[in-house]
Amino acid sequence: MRWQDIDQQPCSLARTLAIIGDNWTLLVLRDCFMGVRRFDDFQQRLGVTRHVLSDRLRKLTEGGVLDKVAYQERPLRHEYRLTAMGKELYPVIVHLAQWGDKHLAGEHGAPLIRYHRQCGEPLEAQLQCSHCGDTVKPSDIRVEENPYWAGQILMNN
Amino acid sequence: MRWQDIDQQPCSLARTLAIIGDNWTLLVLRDCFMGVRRFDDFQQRLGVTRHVLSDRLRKLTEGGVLDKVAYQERPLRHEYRLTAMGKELYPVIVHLAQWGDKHLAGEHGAPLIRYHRQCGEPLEAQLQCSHCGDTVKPSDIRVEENPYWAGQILMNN
DNA sequence: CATAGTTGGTTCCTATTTGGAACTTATGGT
DNA sequence: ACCATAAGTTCCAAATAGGAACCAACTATG
Repeated sequence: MRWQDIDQQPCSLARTLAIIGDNWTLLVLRDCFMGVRRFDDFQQRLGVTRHVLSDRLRKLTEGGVLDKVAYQERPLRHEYRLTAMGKELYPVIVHLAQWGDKHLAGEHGAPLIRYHRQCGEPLEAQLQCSHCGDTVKPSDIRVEENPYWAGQILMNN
Repeated sequence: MRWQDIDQQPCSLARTLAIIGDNWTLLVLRDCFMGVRRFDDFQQRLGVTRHVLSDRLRKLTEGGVLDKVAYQERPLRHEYRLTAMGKELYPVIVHLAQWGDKHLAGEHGAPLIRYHRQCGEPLEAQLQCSHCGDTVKPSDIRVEENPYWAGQILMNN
């Protein structure tokens, strides 16, 4: 199977990765959440080549994660902004960064510290069930298969 | 900059992606969380070519996410298991899958449904501050720079 | 007016990585 | 002897990435 056909899978994670799972894409999103909007700013901050950046921004735009909007005419110039759908990826970014902070930081510590405004403490994010409000551990999650794909997704140990 | 040098960045997210940000790696992790442990099972479920899988499993093992353990001798056979560090990536997987469920599911709905055992409802995960227990919205997070890298990470609008 | 700068790309070429299939190694089963 | 299993490795063609230069449509400066 080719990576470019991965969006044909029923798996939601595979479909998500078809949009944001390419090598530089999550770093592009990191910068989006830091307020970067323009092509040259992305390029300088990431150090990625211009045609790869161009391709990733196009895929993110086609995937509905970014919106390409003109910020001036004459000459026509565009910038890239997170859509509402794109902003919903923030928890992914937070957990990835937090994992790196915890396990991969060097001697000088993490480069960015995120604080929870309400309580003022450095944020340690965890999963919460929006329905009952309880904290969710991995073992608290039970996975069931949609009958339509019965036997195709889960392991049959 | 080459992708293989991305682990030299101070950014925790970049360092995390150096380990798990490659094209097939997050799908390998998905399967790890579904209980897959053996090379041929990964290969058949993912459809990835064998040498790419071999490379990704090696990187995950070197990165401390997976542990390669012998499950039999004569002939010597190994399997790959999530380390404690690897299991901490579960929130990332949950949020990615949830985003796909919400935005990318086809007419038959999401292939897997995750339930919160405690309340029995389909899980809608959100961020929670482990310190105060409150739900965290993106706008509740304030980012500060580690003085050591002052001016190098954040945008100076 | 000529020249340089800005922004958001595209084009070119080479080097690396991927996809697909076959092959290997060590062993057990019939 | 022959086939099967598990976990890879090797080979080659095709696709993708890295690096640098180039381009288009303006604006600013001298």
